[in-house]
Amino acid sequence: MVVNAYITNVVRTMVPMRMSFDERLGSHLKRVEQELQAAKAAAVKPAGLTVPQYAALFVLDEQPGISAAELARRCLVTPQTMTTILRNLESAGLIERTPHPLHRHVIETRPTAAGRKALEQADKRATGVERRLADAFSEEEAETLRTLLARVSQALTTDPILKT
Amino acid sequence: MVVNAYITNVVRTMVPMRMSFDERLGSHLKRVEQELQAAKAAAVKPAGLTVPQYAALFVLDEQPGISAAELARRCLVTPQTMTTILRNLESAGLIERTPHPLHRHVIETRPTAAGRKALEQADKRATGVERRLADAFSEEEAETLRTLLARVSQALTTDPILKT
DNA sequence: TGACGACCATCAGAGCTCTGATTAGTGTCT
DNA sequence: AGACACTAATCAGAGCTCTGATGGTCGTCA
Repeated sequence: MVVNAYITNVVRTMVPMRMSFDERLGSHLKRVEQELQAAKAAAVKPAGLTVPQYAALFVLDEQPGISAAELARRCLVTPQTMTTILRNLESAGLIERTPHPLHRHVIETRPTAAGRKALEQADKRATGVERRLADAFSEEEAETLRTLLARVSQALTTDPILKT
Repeated sequence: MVVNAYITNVVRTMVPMRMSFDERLGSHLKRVEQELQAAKAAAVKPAGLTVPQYAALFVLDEQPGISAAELARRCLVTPQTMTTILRNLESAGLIERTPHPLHRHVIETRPTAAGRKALEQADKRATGVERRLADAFSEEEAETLRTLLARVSQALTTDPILKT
């Protein structure tokens, strides 16, 4: 498939040359992230959780009573998205939400017993995925990968196109 | 925040130790992919496209008349997802779909003139993002990154947890 | 005290993504 | 011809994600 795209590009000399999928670092990143997402989803599913729900519960378990806005920041999603995730967690009885005693516009969220149980169950398998990932690399390789990913991040976030 | 998570884990000796976010290669991968996604979305937005729409148009422009199922495979999404994407592209007048002359159950999809124009406009800026990414790395570094990503992929797809 | 800015929560709407199920055409093998 | 397997397309339903908009609360500062 990659070869086909390449040939197609070379043959069609009348249109401007495009980058092939394989040339694009982004394609590789996307595919791998997609596979990771799928693996994690399969890992946490038996606990009745989705990956975002697992992430939220994970943070909530370490910082119970945190606000939804703060939780959203930690999970790298928007507050609106977190509202959606929390709604589903609450209707599943995995978290409970109560108004903050002092700041009435803040709602404290904490895992229920059922929530902690689901988290524990999911975490065992999710950690398994990460462990397996870590085991596939030497510490040096893992560090290289982290460094290169950080470079990608830096190249992206300093990209002036975002301000265009 | 990472430090806090670490301390929290160490202090709570009564519960099993969890992997911190920073230990998890998956977290780094996810964050970077998210940034990439955001950058690309910003790049193609002026053309009135979303990233999945851009990807679909990109493939369609090189292989006009392709089936939706084939298109889905190339774009790494399910056929159902591609149906959604195509519905939006069609109602925006960027593609047209006609029954295959021989195989009646297959529908041929091709970009319209407006679709090609949008693609061209989006591609210019999307390629800019990729180019900028590529420029941030030497060819050797890029190759290292690609290799390490492939290793991640391999570690994931051979993971027996997916069959558990 | 009152205005303003910062922040929290959430609704509305659009789009992507998945799993699961249905309908239908094609090709093969008995 | 009939049964079976494969593939294409698509509906249904659930969930995540974003942008944009609204309304409420808090703190600060004139």
